[in-house]
Amino acid sequence: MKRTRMDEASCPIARTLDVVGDWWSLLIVRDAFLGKRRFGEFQKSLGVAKNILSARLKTLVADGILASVPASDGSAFNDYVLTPKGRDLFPVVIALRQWGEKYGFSSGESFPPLVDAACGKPVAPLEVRDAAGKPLEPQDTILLPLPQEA
Amino acid sequence: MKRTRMDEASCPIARTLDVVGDWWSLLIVRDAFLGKRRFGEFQKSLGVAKNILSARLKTLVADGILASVPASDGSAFNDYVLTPKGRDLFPVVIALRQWGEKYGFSSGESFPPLVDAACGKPVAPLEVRDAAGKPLEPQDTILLPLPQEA
DNA sequence: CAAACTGGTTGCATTATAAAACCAATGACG
DNA sequence: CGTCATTGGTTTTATAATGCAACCAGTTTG
Repeated sequence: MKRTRMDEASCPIARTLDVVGDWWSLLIVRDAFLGKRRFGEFQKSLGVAKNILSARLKTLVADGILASVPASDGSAFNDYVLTPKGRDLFPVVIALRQWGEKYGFSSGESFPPLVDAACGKPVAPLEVRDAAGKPLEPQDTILLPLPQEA
Repeated sequence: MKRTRMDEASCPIARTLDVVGDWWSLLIVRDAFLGKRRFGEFQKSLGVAKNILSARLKTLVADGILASVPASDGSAFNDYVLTPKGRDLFPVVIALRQWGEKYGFSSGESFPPLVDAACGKPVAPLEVRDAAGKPLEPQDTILLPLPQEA
């Protein structure tokens, strides 16, 4: 009945999804990468119900992905800013973006491109690589059995 | 009341999450990367309710991420295998995995490592790079306004 | 000091999820 | 060739999450 938790799973993917696998968390993180920091900014950008946003911000803060800090404009409200742990979601967000760019739009549509601020060129497609830097395909990788500590 | 759809969003991230942003889809995709293909294999591995799995497999097939093909063992049932579109989720899955490896486990715990099948070494951490291959931090990137086609 | 704005919380309707029971079609077995 | 177990689901029912709107308190604005 209640949502299945995956915080005990042995799989790192499951543990990540347990934290940010809902419909809104990664969009909030995306907005935070884009510089949004106020409750109202997130709410307007996402169009999410305020109670949902409130709950999500609470869990993101509790999980150490966002930090609640005094507003930068001197007002009495809070800013929600990414922690280092939150900023480490950057590759996740970029991977989702690039897949969406490739498959989420019909040929007539376009989308705002994400570019290198310095040179203005688009970000390169993410590649999974081995320790030596050689690109890896899915079938080039295997999951080893869990090392037993004993 | 019904779930907010994001398939009309201008943001590629939102469109991706609209397709695979639920609790189970990316775990099914993960299992598919690991070679699982039968309904029962997914069900046992994930511990998900069968009706939910059934619904998710249907949408993943409808979205072109999985394909339903006759079972490879000659039985009358279906195999669910990744399409090229599904295989392109590899960086997404790896990004989620690496974040979970870094933040999802306490120091006493361990997890099965994903390694290069050829050399046995762990997969390298994903890096966002610019067109020239230089690593980019979040603050090094900007989102340009949507190009207007007119 | 009144009005409006920001940042929420509360209550209720609806939807999605979960668990279990049920069922049809194979396949295995005597 | 008839019985039984397995696989792959669907149906049913209960509960949790979501979405919306109304409400409210503290702040800022006039």
